Amino acid sequence: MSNIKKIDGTYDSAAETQVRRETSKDRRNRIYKTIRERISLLIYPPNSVIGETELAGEFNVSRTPIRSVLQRLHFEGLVQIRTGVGTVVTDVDLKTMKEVYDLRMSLTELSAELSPIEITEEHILAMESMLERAKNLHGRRDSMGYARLCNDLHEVLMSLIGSKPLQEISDNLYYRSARIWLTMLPNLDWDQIVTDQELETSEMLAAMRRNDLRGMVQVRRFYLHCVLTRISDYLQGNNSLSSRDSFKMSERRMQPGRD
Amino acid sequence: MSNIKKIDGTYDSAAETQVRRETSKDRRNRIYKTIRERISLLIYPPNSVIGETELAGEFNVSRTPIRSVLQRLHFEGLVQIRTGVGTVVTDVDLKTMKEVYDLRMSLTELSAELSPIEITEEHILAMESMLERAKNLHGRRDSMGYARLCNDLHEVLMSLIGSKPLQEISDNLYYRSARIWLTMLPNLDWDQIVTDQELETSEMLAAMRRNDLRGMVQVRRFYLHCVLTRISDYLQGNNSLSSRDSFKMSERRMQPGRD
DNA sequence: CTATTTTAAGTTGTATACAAATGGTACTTT
DNA sequence: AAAGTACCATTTGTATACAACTTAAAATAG
Repeated sequence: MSNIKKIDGTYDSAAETQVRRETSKDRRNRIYKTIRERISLLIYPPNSVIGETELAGEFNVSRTPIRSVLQRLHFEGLVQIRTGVGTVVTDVDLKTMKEVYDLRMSLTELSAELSPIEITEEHILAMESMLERAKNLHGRRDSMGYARLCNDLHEVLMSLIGSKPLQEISDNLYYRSARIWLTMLPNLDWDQIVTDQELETSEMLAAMRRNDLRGMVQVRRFYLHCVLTRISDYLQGNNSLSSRDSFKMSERRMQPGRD
Repeated sequence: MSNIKKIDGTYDSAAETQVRRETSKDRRNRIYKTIRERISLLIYPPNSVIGETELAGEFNVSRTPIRSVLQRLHFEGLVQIRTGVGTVVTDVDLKTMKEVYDLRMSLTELSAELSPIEITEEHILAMESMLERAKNLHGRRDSMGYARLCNDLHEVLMSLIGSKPLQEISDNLYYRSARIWLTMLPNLDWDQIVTDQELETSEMLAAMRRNDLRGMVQVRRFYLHCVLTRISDYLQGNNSLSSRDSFKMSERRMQPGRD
């Protein structure tokens, strides 16, 4: 028997938990997060089919654990499993999208009230990294970089939610709706979006530095409102006169200046 | 080929959708609701194991669809699947329970604001039925009857939530937490609980009759608050002096009278 | 040529045999 | 006697063959 990995849970060497063989549960979770990230980054765009056999081949497992993962994604509203057709990534209609964003706005405010978490230096450091990444997004249109930034920002904000049920719900709603925003990105003004993102992050950072959790969620709420407004404006404009320069969102400047 | 059931979806006779053979999806949904109800009624109490093979035998299917259902229940936080042990019904700790109830209280208020639904005569009729059932619960201690009433009341209130995402979340949180309240029932004053239920239903009915959705959710919110208070009081009392008569909740009378 | 039916390929859903893991029990060793 | 160890029954996890379903193309009847 080898001395580096043992089956019964005891370990001889000092490398304890790191060499532990991956559990079935861990493996499924890893596959789940991988596929969910691909959906959120539009690697699997809405209405695309992703097929169990294909995934099983890629992850070197049978269809069984893949099915488990896809069913979870189905319960969370990210895919739709159609018998005889395949597993297609969901495309959210405007009505549902508005409902989700309204809900997210309310839940964001709640997260500052229900068992809040104290802001630590690590949170601030993480947010500073976000701000840096936002600044670097100017110029070349990098949708995936923007998407990754949104995901990571979401993760930081999630870590500030003390209520675990609320945390799960917020996570679910984010992945359910955020990627639809990304699909509209190519039709919008890139530099303006990046500037907004930079401003939001900056204001959020300022709120964090004065330990103002409520201020943080207010910034977030306003940001969600902006996204929702832009989507509505874009869809209306696209249907009637398809003007592209009317999304200036000048109300944006009415935010209280930071620092 | 028979003229009563055809494969391609077209039907010759007048009996159209009723004779359609149960889909795999429908069957799984039926099994899901059955098991979920059993959990909510404490037929499967917390910490009990329910075993895939046993269920497969009962529903005359293989373990595969049963596993699908159990995994859904796992994602919803109702069961915990342990390899080599079995599928055990979750037991919620006090902290999580408080978080869920706080969240439910906030979401209840939200449901009156986010795309509300108009109250119809059917809703009122359903609620009158609830009131009747609540009155009939006096006397003999019928925990399961009470539990069924709670479930049905929840279903009516769910139908008044216009936002579908909010509806799903409310449903999830209800089944996640409500059954824990039932486990504490045997230690509490039965007649008082039934009286409270009757009062709540009655006040809710009054609010419905004056088409006051906000009033409805206020009543519901207060009811959730009462349950939460009782649980806290009971647990504290049980730990310190185990007095059983201090749960009078006289603030209950401070509610605005109906009619 | 058109409309209908048949066929075929590809997909998800199910059943089942086997692998892996857990927990208890009997046994062995110190 | 106590601690450890090997074993075994039971359970969930996986792989795989097959069934059911969907879609579109091809064959066929009009």
